[in-house]
Amino acid sequence: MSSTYNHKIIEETVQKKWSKEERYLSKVDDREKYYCLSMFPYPSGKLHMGHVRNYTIGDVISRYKRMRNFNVFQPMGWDAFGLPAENAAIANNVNPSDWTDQNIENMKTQLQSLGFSYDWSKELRTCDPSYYKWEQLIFKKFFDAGLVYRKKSLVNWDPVDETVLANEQVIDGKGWRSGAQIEIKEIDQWFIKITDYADELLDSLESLDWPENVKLMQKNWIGKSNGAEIKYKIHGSDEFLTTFSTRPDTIYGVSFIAISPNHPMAIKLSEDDDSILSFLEKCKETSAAEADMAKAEKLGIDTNIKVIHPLTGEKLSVWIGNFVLLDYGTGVVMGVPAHDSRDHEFAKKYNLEIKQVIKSENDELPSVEKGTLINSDTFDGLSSEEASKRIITKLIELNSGEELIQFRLRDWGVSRQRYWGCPIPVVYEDGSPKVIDELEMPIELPKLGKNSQPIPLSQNSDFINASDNIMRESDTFDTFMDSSWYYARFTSADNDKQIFDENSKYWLPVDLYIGGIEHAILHLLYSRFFHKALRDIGLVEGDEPFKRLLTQGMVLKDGAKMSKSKGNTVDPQPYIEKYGADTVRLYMMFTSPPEQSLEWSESSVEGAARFLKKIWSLVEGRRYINFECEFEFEKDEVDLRRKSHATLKKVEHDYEIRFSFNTAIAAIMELLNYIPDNFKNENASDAQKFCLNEAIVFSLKMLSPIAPHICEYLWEDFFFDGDSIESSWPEFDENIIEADEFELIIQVNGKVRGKMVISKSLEEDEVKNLAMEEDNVKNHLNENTIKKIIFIKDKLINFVI
RNA sequence: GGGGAUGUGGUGGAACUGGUAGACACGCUUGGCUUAGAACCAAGUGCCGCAAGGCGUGGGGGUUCGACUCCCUCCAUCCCUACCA
Repeated sequence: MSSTYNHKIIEETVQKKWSKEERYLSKVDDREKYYCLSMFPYPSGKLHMGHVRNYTIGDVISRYKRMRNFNVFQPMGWDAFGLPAENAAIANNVNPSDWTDQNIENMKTQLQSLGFSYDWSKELRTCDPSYYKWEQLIFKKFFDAGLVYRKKSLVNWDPVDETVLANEQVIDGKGWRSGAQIEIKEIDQWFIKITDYADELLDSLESLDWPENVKLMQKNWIGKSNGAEIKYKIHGSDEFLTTFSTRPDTIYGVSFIAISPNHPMAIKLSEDDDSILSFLEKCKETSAAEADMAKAEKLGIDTNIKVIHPLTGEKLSVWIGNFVLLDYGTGVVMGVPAHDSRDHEFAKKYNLEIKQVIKSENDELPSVEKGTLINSDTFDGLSSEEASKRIITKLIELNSGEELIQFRLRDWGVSRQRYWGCPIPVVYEDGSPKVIDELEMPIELPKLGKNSQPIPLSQNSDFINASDNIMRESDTFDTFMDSSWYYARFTSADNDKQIFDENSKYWLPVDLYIGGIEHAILHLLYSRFFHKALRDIGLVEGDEPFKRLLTQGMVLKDGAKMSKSKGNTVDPQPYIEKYGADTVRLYMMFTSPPEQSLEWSESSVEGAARFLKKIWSLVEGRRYINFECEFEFEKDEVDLRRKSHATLKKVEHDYEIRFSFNTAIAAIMELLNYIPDNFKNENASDAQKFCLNEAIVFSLKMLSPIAPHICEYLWEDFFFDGDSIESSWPEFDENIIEADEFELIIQVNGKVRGKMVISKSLEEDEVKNLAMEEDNVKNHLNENTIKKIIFIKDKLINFVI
């Protein structure tokens, strides 16, 4: 009598076996390697369904690759520094370090219960000094390579809490805790010259096997544009205001010049002018986030300064505009209201001239399209492209400008004024900064007492006062620094002598990187930059860290990204307990393709559980029979074999090429539904049993990357003294898949009017005659003249009447 | 504001290269089993219509013998926007 499917016993048994065998520890050997990495989590407390989805995808591919005889490396670790630990510490009176440790422990238990085949011997956490000492060393090497500098830059300042706020902590211009109106403040910070690599970051995108949309986002983010620097002489002075524009062809449409509120000239003017001063104060009230600035109403103030247009000699007013960014271009823009929508909005508001100088198909202003020049003196009639070239030439002659390539990408500000982060390894000796020696690393984060709240390092006098005239840097690193090189450290995580040892040469680069689409730009761009910079200082090989990328869509709840900070997470634990890890994994993979975003719903978890029960009751108690003889197969046997082999081919393609696990599962379900009931009987013929054997072997193997516990458990019993289920992937036979008949679709005027199963060997004429005789088709043809026949071999015939 | 995506039955989704729209599931309906329920099994299930047939992939337009798929346009939703990770 067969037993019922008990996920608890099965999963426990199988997981114990894995850990006893140390099955997923990876060692360098002579097989082809496959480094499969899923983005490590921030230890926020518990896993949520977004994590389950991400890590199941990674595990399915790892297990599949292992069956294809790849040497697979799949590590896991913790992105453990960050703001939420500080917030939790303040809210619950716990130490950020204890809170983080506790969360890691919980989440690790959850990951293990899901049966992910990680090599835990390489586990790392970014908050360990043993990890971040190497990060401090990298910073030093970057500094020595000239990639690090200090610069003033803007932060959100909460005047009540007297802290710097993250953009996320500013809600409608107010501090989230204090509710105070935030202000933009300028402070000294550390920067890394990612812009030195702008061209390479752009060019080598081409070599990557990444989704096109991600490459496009990175390309647009880097934003290389050809344009011109144009100098406007200040009236009554020998000085110039230099603007950057990508559209020099619109220069005759300039009706004003606008400078950023943070431009030195604006700040200087505010010293003697109260109305300008109060305008600048007002500009400080919008948060530093780009989205907030762009959405804010365009505001400006006339400085009463005039500049001279280099080509027309016209006097133009200089305004201060809140929409001008100091960090992009020169912090000064030429206002062309007819051909730029921001300039247009601004000009409308302040009644500035709107002069059309480009004629394009769409004449409605503002029109940002390129076209033909009008109202542009001798340049009239030229195309935008040609005019841009000639105008630049003219400006060069007049010594009023030059051609310039500009990037949107800005240097990376890595300073954070917080506690729970990696200390920046710098000391100030009599005020001047110096990166500390490697031998003194790591500079450890000072420990806090048991329930004590985090205080920014700047307020920790024991920490900052290193000695009489030596002060420590109080900023910590942006946590993106921590996550920019962990993929490489994993390969050597158990080596405390070397940052990257011999193993790193074998395992790198990452063959497949899997993570949320929300990381498409920042994290992935910073990591790519790190890899190139590490290459140039001789620490890694190759140009790119991640060969292939799979970006999974967001798991949404109530229409928003599932995350701890939004408080809309769904904990997988109750589902794991009730249905088991295999069901949860199967459900997550079945419910939608990985790249698509997914609104959480538990509506068909039951269906996944039911399917596992079904395969259990088919296989449990049955034994593989090794037939020696050859068979003459009957039709239904041939059909089942064709289905088995065709399914295997499809699933292979779905795992390997498409990453389309939902369709792979559907195909396996179809195969099981396809098995005729009489094949499962005791008194089935040997040939039938042979075909059933094949279907079962294929199904268990195909399903095992997704539901590894039940498949391995069933396999051990079914195949008793044979190989492990992981030892191989079966092979399909194209000859068995090939059929000699197909279903012909018969259309009249593009509408399906009939179907018939016919032999593939028929000629077009024979097919046509057969098709025309089909009853319903005959009706629709109804003695009309056939004007045209479209014939697609082995598929369709369409009569046009 | 800018950049990137998505939109198909009551629900999740399938249709891979312009060629059968709705595979596979969930749910629901009916029947079987059962004292009853759960579980399980069988049949049905896009919409309108008694039927013949017609309509149907966010809305509108176009290309084509043929459009979920290509083009134009509009709408809605989600992600990123440099200090959430």
